[in-house]
Amino acid sequence: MSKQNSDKLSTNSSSPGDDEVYWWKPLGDIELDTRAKILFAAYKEIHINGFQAASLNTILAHAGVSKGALYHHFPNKTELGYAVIEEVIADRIERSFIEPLKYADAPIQSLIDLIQQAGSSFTLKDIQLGCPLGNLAQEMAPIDEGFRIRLNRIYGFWHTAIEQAILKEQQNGRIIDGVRVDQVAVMVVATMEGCLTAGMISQDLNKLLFCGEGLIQYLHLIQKSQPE
Amino acid sequence: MSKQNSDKLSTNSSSPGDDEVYWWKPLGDIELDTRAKILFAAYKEIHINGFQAASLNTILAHAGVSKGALYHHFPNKTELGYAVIEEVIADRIERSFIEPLKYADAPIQSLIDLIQQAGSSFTLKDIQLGCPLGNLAQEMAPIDEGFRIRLNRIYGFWHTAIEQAILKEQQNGRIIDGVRVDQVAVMVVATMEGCLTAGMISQDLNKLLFCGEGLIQYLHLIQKSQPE
DNA sequence: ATTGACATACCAACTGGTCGGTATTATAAA
DNA sequence: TTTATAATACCGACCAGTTGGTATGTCAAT
Repeated sequence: MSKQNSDKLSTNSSSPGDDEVYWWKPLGDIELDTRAKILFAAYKEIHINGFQAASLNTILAHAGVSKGALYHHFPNKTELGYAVIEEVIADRIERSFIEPLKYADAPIQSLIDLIQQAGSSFTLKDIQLGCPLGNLAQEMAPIDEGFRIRLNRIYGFWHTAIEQAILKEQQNGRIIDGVRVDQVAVMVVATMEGCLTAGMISQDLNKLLFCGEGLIQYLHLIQKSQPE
Repeated sequence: MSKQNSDKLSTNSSSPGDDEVYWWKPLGDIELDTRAKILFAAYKEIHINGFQAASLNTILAHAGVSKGALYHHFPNKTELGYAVIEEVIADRIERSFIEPLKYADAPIQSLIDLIQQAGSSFTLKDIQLGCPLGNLAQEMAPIDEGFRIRLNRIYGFWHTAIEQAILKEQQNGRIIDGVRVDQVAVMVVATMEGCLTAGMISQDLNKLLFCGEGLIQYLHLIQKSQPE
């Protein structure tokens, strides 16, 4: 199976925009510098194979740079992994799930929109690899404290963003009694990632949508007298 | 870090009941046969390091058998992984989360008990490794169809078990309108696993408990006129 | 002349997997 | 009951390939 994978990856790296459409592309046509190329290729490899199974040679081949370049910019594989978390993954979570919530007038509705939009815009290929954050967390948190801390930091940002959103609604008296905002925040993130896993494992977008609707229903239920 | 790990594992395998208390032990003092020894050691290694990073040599050393024994019982590493799913993981999920729900009179309350009990009985060490099912799903579903199918089958059983539980309550008129039982089932499983991840990544049992309480609250909310 | 930014060749360690051989057990003929 | 045969269970040295990592060299810019 690793052969299968390497086949998929090692298509001549000189043809940049071929059929690998499901991969996140750097915005615009900016020519990335060497460091960014490595970082991005590493992000992809790690997202597909996980950190431990990610091959430096594959990353290098895909980035189109040499091993010397890698070890010029990063002291070792682990630090490369850390950099991917801090510079690539954190940025993506921030942009996709935190920023949109920050200055919303109707935070919960924004959150629901976010979930709905994410759910409906996903294609099968999108969900096949799962969440980069969640995957890495599962794999690396138990065996490397450096990974755990960095990943936990991102979760922290995500939690507080949602917590603030719910809190704002609560302060406006739109939340039923007996609801702890921090509790809701943790659960919402947990459920979102769980939904992705459900979609991924079943390769069924409906499962993902189901799950998302369940979460949205919950968000409706904790609001006062909201019509379905 | 792989050294760190191998250190943890390669304590002389001749001392069976030492400080590795957080590992699931075979029931009673039954002497396992070779195949079972391998299967169990593989389960542990995979749970800690994931499948791809799991070393056969480590598994063998820990099981106290030779490589010949392994390849006598299993054709290759992949098939060993399949066997771990079908014979170890499936069994554990079945026993822990499906069986207790099957003939309950008050299914939702049983479900809530299950969640509460799981949440409160866990120690930090328990959650450090995350869910064996979820971890494997994240890692292997995208890159090996055999894994995906087998893992998805287990999720299927889990989902229907919960679905049946909610359905029974619905038929007794105890569920509010606008609730789809299949939807709830998928979401509950997703959230449970997400909660575990939240606890694992933060190494904070409170996060796990928070998350669980959120889920329980949801289960209360979809029931008719339930206090709290 | 020195430094930064790479490239190339190479290394020991480890990977999953194979293979010839052996001890143990089951079967069955004498 | 003893003995011959065959199958199973298991061992451990060995293999080719890959891993992360390093040492040395090149070359343009300062």
